[in-house]
Amino acid sequence: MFFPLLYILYIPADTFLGHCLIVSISASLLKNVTLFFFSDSYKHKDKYKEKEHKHKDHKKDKEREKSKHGNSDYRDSSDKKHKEKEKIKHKDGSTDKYKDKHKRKEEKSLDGKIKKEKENGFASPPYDIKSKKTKNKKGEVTDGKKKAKKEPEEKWKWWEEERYTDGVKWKFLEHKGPVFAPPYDPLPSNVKFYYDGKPMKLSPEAEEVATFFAKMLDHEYTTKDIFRKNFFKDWRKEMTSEEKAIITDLKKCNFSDMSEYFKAQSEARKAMTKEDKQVIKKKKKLQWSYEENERILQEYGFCIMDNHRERIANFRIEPPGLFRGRGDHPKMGMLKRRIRPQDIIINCSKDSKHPEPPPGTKWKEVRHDNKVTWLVSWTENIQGSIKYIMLNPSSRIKGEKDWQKYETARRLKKCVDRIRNQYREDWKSKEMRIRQRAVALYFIDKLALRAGNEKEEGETADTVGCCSVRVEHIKLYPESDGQEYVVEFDFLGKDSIRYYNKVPVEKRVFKNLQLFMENKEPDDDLFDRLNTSILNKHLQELMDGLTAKVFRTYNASITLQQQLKQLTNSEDNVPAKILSYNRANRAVAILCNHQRAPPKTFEKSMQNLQTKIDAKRDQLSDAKRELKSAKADAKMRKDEKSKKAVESKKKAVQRIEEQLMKLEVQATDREENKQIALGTSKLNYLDPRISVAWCKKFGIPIEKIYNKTQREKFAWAIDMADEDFEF
DNA sequence: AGGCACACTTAGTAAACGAACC
DNA sequence: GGTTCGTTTACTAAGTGTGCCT
Repeated sequence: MFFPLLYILYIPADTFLGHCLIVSISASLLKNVTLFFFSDSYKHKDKYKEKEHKHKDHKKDKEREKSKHGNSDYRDSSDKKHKEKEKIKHKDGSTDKYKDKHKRKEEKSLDGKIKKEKENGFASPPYDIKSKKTKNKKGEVTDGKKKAKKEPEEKWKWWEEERYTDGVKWKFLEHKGPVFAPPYDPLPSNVKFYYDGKPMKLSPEAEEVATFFAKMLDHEYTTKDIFRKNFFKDWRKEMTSEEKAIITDLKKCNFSDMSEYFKAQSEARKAMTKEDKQVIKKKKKLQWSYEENERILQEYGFCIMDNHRERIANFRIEPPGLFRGRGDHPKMGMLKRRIRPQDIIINCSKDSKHPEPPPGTKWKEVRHDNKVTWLVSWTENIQGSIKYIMLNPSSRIKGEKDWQKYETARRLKKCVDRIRNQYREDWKSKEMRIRQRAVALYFIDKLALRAGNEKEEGETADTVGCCSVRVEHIKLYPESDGQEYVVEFDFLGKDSIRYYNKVPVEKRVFKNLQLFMENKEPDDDLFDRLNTSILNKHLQELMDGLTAKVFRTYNASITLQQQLKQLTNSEDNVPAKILSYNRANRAVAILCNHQRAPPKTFEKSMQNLQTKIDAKRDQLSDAKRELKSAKADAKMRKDEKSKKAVESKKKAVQRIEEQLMKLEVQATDREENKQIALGTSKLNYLDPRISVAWCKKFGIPIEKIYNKTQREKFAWAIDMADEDFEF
């Protein structure tokens, strides 16, 4: 019911994930066999074969069991690689020899124990401060396409260098500060606001806030009571006393004139950019918005961190507007105020050129804290939380952390059996708190639930995770659909995405749950003796660096690896293999409950595709007929020419068959993906080295799996993983 | 233990882009 | 050349988890 689906099925990821995920791939991948997702009740009885995954200890892994960073995996090979390169070219004048020596040392070192002296600044390819250019500036940023070939050799391989320890994140940091939202541009006088049917000129402050509402008029947000109430309250704060006296009822406000104006404006802008594009093509001269945008990007979109020019993720300050919370958010509609220079804290190194605040203004503070990664921060007024400007995922600082995350998950792989045995023992504990902890951990492991921190009531939407699940969120069925001990989950998780699952559990778990629910009200916590901090403290004792979220990473990645192993058929052609990949990815997305709203044009686009398929079918039968007659013809005439004709017709048939299959695969893939989002798991949960290894093993170009941005983010993995990589 | 501040990762959606198509 | 449609990128909300203080 959650996912109406086609095809596919499910296999056990492992004994634990078994019920959740399973794909049984029919050999007849393309035969329109319709299978189903039972996402709401992963109930295909355990008809899957119990496959346990072998935890073969990899030689490679062994060595670093202890290393917290554990990132020396590929150290050997990359070292070798690196050395070779050194011989060939050493254009960047970096401290490679130095590096190599130290690297070896690091291999044995425990993270954080040995202070390494990375002389930042000597890494390859360094940023030339004087000329303000990086070698690859153009290639990276402006027109990547044409110079794509040049790029690779220019890219900085931070993963071949030392890491900082002791919490130091950088030694040198210089940037230009944030880009502020453009100032409010008042409406032309012909665009009117009406109150109670009468035109009314608003003060600029009140008018600006009114435009925020007008711009959202088409959105259903503006029909919601809470949204309207919050908006109106905050709007009135911006009004002059005269305005306040007049405007007392939101219902009497008419924003439609304003709304129309903005619609027209955005239309005009669209048309405009198109024209611009043409102009650009013709004159080879960039214009206005493009050029301006590019200029701002070049100036503000990068920083220099330790002698490398790195891309910033979000260098524009969030513009003012109305807060759009997700789900049933008590604060939706509140005014998100404009951020000014005096709200901004700048973080950079002492010896850098500090960013200048706009003329006539001052920063709130300039600090030099190299134990954090952010460049700019401010406090937002809705929740009072801090917002940051940080680096792009392709940056060294983000990449290292990402890599480290997967290494932690791989360490969990080595001790997950022990931990599972442990929590199963704990189900029997005399102590309630321990049993609760053990059951919660079981859910986190088996169902990939999030930890579930407590939230302040009334401040945010009512959503829960594992530790904060309430009695009302689960139902117990001693028997259901022929299975014993079934638990039904139904709650709103992160982003108010519904989690619905009906799953059989072990008897002990079931009995414990019954006990936990005894004498409780629906809105009581299921695990009243547990919270995330207790749980994480316990996990920390089980394994260094272990927290609840590591289980999600681990289970996601191990599932991908297993699914790929099972689904990939080396005989398949490239599109079919990619379908297999997407299915493996999909299994993970379902496990992690990554959903999306079905695209608005979904039905139509499916239809279009079907039309194409039909057309292709017709084309195929035509081609076959032609082939037949050509054959007959050749049989009669027996001359060279007619033989050739047969050959070419044969080829045509083949080609069309291939095209048809490709289309069918596409259709299947799309249908299965209707409301499942693959991106989140791909970007955040799946060790990219698994995908890279798979691509290498089956000769799939990496571009088919990762787009440009993703390749940038995962450059480290693409560079270091070979086809034998094992998670 | 509990509360809070802070830093950083993970998340879905909307806007922008660009390739395929007419 | 203009339009359509799928993909990519931008945006920013909503989580997790740590460390400090009481």
